[in-house]
Amino acid sequence: MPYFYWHLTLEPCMKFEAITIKDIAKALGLSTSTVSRAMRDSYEISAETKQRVLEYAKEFNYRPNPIALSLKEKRSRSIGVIVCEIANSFFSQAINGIESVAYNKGYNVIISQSHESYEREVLDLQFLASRSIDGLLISVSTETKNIEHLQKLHNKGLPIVFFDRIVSDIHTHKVIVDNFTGSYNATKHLIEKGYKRIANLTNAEGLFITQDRVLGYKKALKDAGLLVNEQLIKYCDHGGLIQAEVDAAMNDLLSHKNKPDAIFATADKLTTGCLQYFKKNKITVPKDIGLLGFSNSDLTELLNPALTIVKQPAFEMGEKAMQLLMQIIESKRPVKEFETVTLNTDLIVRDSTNCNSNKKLLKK
Amino acid sequence: MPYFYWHLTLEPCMKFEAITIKDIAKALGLSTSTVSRAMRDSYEISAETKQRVLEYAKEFNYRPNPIALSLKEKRSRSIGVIVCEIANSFFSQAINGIESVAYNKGYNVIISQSHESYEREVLDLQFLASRSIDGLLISVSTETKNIEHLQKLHNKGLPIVFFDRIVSDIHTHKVIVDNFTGSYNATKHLIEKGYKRIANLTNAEGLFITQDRVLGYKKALKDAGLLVNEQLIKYCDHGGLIQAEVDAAMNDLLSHKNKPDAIFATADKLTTGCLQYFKKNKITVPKDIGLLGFSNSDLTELLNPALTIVKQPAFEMGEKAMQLLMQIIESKRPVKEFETVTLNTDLIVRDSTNCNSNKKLLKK
DNA sequence: TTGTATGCGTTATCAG
DNA sequence: CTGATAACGCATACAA
Repeated sequence: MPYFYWHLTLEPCMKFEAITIKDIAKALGLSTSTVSRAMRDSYEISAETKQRVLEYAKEFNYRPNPIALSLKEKRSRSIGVIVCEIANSFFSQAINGIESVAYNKGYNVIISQSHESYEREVLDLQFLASRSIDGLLISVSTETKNIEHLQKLHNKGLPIVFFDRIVSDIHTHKVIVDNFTGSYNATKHLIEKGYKRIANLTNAEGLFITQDRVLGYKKALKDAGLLVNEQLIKYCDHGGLIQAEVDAAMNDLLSHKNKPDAIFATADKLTTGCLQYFKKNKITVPKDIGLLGFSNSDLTELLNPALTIVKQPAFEMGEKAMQLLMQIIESKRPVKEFETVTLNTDLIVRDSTNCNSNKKLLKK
Repeated sequence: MPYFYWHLTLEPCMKFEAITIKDIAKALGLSTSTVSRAMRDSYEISAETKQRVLEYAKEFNYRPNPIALSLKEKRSRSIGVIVCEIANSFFSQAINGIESVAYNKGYNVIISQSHESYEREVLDLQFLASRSIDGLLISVSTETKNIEHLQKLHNKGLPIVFFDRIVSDIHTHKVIVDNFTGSYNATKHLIEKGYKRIANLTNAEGLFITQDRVLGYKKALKDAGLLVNEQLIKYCDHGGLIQAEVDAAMNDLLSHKNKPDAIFATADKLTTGCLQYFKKNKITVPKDIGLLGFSNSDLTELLNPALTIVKQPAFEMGEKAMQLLMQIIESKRPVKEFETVTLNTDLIVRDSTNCNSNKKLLKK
C-alpha cells in the first residue's frame, strides 16, 4: 500500500541548479574572470573585491562545476575500479583502501564488477573509458586471457595499476602479495601438522597469482620430500564464484583412490566453498580432513575456529595501488619506471592440534 | 625488490586523447554540426555523408566525450550511492541490484561509505553533490538524526530515493522491507520453539527500521501472552560495526538476573557479532541459548547450520530503488506522487529441534 | 542537405 | 587591478 505525497517544489521543472561564477559576477557587478581569480585567491585581485566575492560565494554556497572543470582540464578526477565481485571480503577491503586514498585526493571512485566474466570486463572497461576516467585499477577476471582491451587503453596513455590478479604483459605498476611464500608457508604448516596428501584447490589456471600459489605449494611439498601429484591440484575456472564448481572439484578429489588428507584452498571463495561442501557432505574439519585456506572474511574464524588461514593485506593493497595510480596521474612526464610492489600475507594459525584422525580417509 | 620497465610511450607527454567530432569534421571536410547530426542519424543528412562519417567514426573508434555532453545537457549520467559499509552482505547485494539497473540505463554508480559516521555521511554527500550527480540512493548511517544535509539537496531538486534505512521527514520514494512482519514472524518462531525470555539485540534506536523491528518483536511477545521487558531490548548505536558494542550489550543481557533464553538479532552485523561473542565465551547455539538473526551472508548457514535467519531481498531492494530513482530523473515534470515500496523478508528456518536445554540459564 | 553561431561553466591569455 | 575573449567538445537554432 504505497502512500503518496505532494512534492515541495512549486515551479514546474525547477531543476537542481547550482550557482555559477556568472551569477556571482552579475550580482556583484564584476566580470566572470575577476570572480574566478578572486576565488582562486589570485594576487591580481584587490583585497576588497576578494572579500566581497568570497563572502557572496560562501553565502550562496558556491561550488565550481566539476564537469566544466573536467572539460577544461581534460581530467575527470575520477578513477575506475574493476574487480570480480564486491561481495567478497578481499575485494571490499581492497576497495576500502582505494577509497581512503581517493577521498583524500578528491577523486571519485567508480566501481564495476566483472562477475568473473571476460565479456563483462570488456564492457565495464568500455563504459569506464567512455566516462573518461583518469586512471584504472583492475584485478582481472578469472576468464581474462586476452588482454587486448587493456593493452589498447594503456597504449593510448590511460594510467593503469594492477592489483592482486595482475597480468604480466602490460608494463605498469602492480601490487600483489607474495603468493609464492604465502602458499609455501601454508603448505608447510599443513605438512608440519602431519598431513601427507595435501590437495590444492585453486583459482583459474590462467591467472598469474594461481601459478605463483601453485608453485609455492609444490615447492613446500618437494622440500618436505613429498611427491607432487598433479591430480591433487584442482583449478576452478570461476574462482569459486559458482559453488557447483567447487563441489565438482571436491567430489573429484575425494573419489580419488588415494584421497587427500587435507585441502589447501587458495582463495576466499574457494575456502568458504570448501566449507560449504564439507557441511553438505557432513565432513568435519579437522576430524575427517584438514583444511587451510586463503581468507579475508571476519567470519572464517567463526566458521571453523580451528581453521588456519592465509590472510592478505587487502586494505593495504588497495591503498598502495591507488597511491601508485595517483603517482602516474600526477606525474608531469610519462612514467618510465614501473614497480611491482609485493606485500606479505599473514598465516593466522588456529589449529593447535596435530593431524590425528585421518586414517579412515587415508586407508580407504 | 621492485623491478623496472621502460614505458612503451615514446613521445613525451603524449596524453590519452580521444578523437573528437572536430577531428572527424576536419578529416572529412565537413562541419562539426554535420558530423554531429550524422552521428545521431538525423534525417537532414544525406545517406552518403552519414555513411562516410559513421565509417570514419567506427574506424577511429569515436566516442562522444561524456563530459562535454554532461556540460551541455546538465546531467552527468551518474548517480551517487551512500551506504554504511560495502563489506556487508546486505549492502553489497543491494549495490549489485542498483548496479544492474544502472548499467542498463548507461548510468555510472559512485559509491561512498559513511562507516556509520554522520560526519562522514555529510562529507560524502557534499562530495557527491559537488560531482554533480543526477540522483542519490541512500541508506543513512546509524548516527544520522539531523537530516538537514539531505533536506537541503532535496529541496534544491536533487532526486533522492531512500532504501532500507529511510528517514520519514523527506517526501520521496522509499524502499524498505516489511520489518514489522519480519520481526513479528521471527519472534513468533522463537516463541514456538519454546523460548520464553527473548532478548532483542537491535540497531540504533533512532533508525526508522529499528523502531519497526522492535514493534514487530513486541507485538509477537504480546500476542503470545509474554511480557515485554525493556531491559531485554539492547540498542547498538553503531549497528554492530564495532564488536565491543555487541560484547557490551551481550554481557549486560547475560548478567541480568533473569537471563534471556534466546537472542533475536535484527541486523547482519549484529547476528554475526553475536556469534562472535558466543564463540569467545564458549556459548553454543542452541544448546546454551537460542539465536535468530537478520542475515544476508551466504556464510551464516555455515556459521551455524541450526541458525534460523531473516533474509532481506537486498538485490531486489537495490533494483527497485534504482528504478524509482530513474523514474524521477527521467520524468519531464517534477514527480509529485511518491511511493514507499515494501518488500517481504524471508524467514529461513533451520532449527529443526525445539528449545530443550536452556534450563540452566533460566534457573540461575 | 550542409554550414555558422551560440552556449553549457570554467580558466588562461591578453588587453586595458 | 579588472574586463573581454577564446577554448574545452558537443548539440542545436538558425542561416544558407
